[in-house]
Amino acid sequence: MRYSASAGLIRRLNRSAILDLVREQGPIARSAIGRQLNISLPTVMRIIDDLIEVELVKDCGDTEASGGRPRSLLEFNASASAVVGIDLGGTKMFGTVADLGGNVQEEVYVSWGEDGSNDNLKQLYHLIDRLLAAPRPAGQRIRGIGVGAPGITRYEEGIVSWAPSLKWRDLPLKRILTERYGLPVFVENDVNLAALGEYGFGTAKGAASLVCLAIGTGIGAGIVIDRKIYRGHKQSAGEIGYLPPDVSFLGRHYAGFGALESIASGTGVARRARKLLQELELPCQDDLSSEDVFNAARLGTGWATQVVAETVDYLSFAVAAISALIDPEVIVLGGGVARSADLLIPPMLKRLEGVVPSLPRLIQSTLGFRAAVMGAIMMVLDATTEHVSIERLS
Amino acid sequence: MRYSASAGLIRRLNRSAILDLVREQGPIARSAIGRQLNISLPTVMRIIDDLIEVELVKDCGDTEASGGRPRSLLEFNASASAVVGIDLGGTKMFGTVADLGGNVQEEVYVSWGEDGSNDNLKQLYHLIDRLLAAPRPAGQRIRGIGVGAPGITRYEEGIVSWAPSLKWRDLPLKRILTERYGLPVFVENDVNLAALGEYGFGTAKGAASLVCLAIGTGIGAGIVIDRKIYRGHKQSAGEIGYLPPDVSFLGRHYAGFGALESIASGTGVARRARKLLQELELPCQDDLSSEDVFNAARLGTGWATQVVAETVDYLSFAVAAISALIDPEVIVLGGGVARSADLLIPPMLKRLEGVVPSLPRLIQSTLGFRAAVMGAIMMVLDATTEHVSIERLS
DNA sequence: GATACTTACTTTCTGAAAGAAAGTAAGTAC
DNA sequence: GTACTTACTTTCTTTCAGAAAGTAAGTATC
Repeated sequence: MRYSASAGLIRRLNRSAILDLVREQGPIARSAIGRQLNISLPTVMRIIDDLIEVELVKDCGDTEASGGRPRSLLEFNASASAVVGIDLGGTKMFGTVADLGGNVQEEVYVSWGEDGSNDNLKQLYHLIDRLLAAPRPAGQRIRGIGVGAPGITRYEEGIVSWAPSLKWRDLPLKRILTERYGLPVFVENDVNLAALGEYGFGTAKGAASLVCLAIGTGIGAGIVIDRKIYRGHKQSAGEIGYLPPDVSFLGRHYAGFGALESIASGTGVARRARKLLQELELPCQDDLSSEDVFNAARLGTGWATQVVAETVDYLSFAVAAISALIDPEVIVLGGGVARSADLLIPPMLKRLEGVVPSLPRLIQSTLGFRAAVMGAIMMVLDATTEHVSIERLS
Repeated sequence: MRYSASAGLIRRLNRSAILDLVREQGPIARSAIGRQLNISLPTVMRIIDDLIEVELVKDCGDTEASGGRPRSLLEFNASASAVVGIDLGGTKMFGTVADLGGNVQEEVYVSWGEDGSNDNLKQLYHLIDRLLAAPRPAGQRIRGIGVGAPGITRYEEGIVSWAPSLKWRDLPLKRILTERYGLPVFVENDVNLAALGEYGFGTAKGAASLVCLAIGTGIGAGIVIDRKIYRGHKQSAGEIGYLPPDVSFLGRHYAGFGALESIASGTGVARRARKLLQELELPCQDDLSSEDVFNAARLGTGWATQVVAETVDYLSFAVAAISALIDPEVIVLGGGVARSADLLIPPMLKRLEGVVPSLPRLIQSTLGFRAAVMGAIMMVLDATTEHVSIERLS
């Protein structure tokens, strides 16, 4: 898209840059902001006044001696407003109310159908109602609702195009929730949202580029480049679950579930384990989970070790593909399976050494199942502050 | 990187947008520019005056009746300046002088060592000298030199970090050539440059996102997103030659030549063909090339058909990886092997159907071996006009 | 062929923002 | 207590974009 610009843009540009700086490096003095961003002090002043007015920044009272007049320090006013973050999963819904600093104030976890209903939307209303009913610090307002949905979403329009597990197709979720709650609503793919959460609040906070490899029921990757979610031309960038693990997987149709994820996701790990147990004629529970497999491997159980070794191979393969094609600064392992990252990352690094020209930092998510709701905070913050940045000065 | 902005930026932003529009859609009237870009007419006027002054745009004299005062039409002044484009390959050097519209005025093709020298830099000087000595239309000036190098480059610094085939390591090519020729010089990876060429002058001109899969001596992918080369964190995005074709390729070291490219590049195709011929105990020339293999396959020769079918598999695999991870609008097949795209694309599409959630348009390069020098034009144009765009209005 | 209408520029003036420069505040060093 | 240093503040200028009104140069209609 080609955009033109007029005076207002430049203000938004500087406002965005200053807000980011205060958020990431605060407490910080006006003079330091000007120096770091190369913005004149009068401009910093005007923008800070504005940001204080809208309660995004506050004077934290402290000062810092510097041989002259002490600097008065400013910090991000995280607690002045909150975001409702919703992570819709295949089997459950998870929602939080958290302030802009990522401090969770209320947290609700519900399995689909727990209330006996099978109307997904109604259950979602109920979840949001509960979250909004929770007590909040005096004067704190809700900035908006951010929803992560498992499937293909269109951010601009706020539509869930296709979410098989919820049986939603072309659902205008943004419009529906905005009408019901009178709050700004933003809808994004769950894995993209998790990646944004990792960018904003995870160990890889502020990475120039980051891929969040989420391994749970399926496998997906969320891509954040230059602080922005990269969605691809048809909203399907990062659909690494569909990567064929080798050429023999070509020439077939994968509907709803991709080639790689049928093997290396949590579901895939469990399935492979059950199959191996049968082959070995060992007893096997019907509801054996990937977690069980990793636990067994931790105890050194032979069959489990073998399944984990294969999983390491397939995940290494995924990481190699991400590195070779996207070359991000960091790859974060998230999703349920990442809880066993201690069993995965060291052998993966070994398998990957020398395979790709540059291997990114590979780390385990510290946000865990909260990654997406943390991403919701970033999303709502950026959208409601009209975050802008410049693309290039080549 | 975080940039701040002041008044001048806004002018550059609008100037870039207007120049792009005139270049892509010209001849076009001032009023139409204003309408399309949402810029007021006075501003369009001022910027157009400026662009005419620096000879980037010209009044093409024509007018168009519209029921009122006829519009006077403007077009990109392609012939007013030229770019020296250099494509350094593993076995040869290719250079052109072309105007900003991509019209080639002089073209030189040299194999390394043709002059008996083995000083690569000296041979490059010689090539550029020859290009600069070629006659040019009166009044046409050279805007700059754009060089594509086979290896890892750092655009900002203009350094070739590592180009094994040229034995260059950390060569400050930009500085060297600027000093020698007194012209602006820009250095980029050859495949990235080819992708930019496809973006600017190929069939996929102006695509929102484009990956150029170059299959020659090796395999590499150049990525252009929103008109900009995507380089990755360590300049190794698109190094798809290192993608392991399956998990059995993990755990080994690939120095200088990746796993996939050892099989599916031009070199790889020839090697596989020779091996198969030996196995079949058929006669085999030592210098059998991939081109020979494709020609044999065209005649229906059994062994060649088999080698091509395998190649289709591996390239489909590469395309699947690109689609699943990057989801570009278009994938362009380039490099020497793409001359045989007619044998490759239809079966690849068949192999890929249903494998990835969204398959991009897959086309053959029409620029062929000129893609990189065309990219040099775009690179020099963008750099010397200080092209800027806005990243996001989320 | 004169009048009305339409569209495309042009000119003039206003307003938004950033920045330079000079002024003021509030400390430390001696 | 004086000099110096650093951090804001105020005032004024410059750079741009855009609104509005004016002019140019056609077509449509009678």
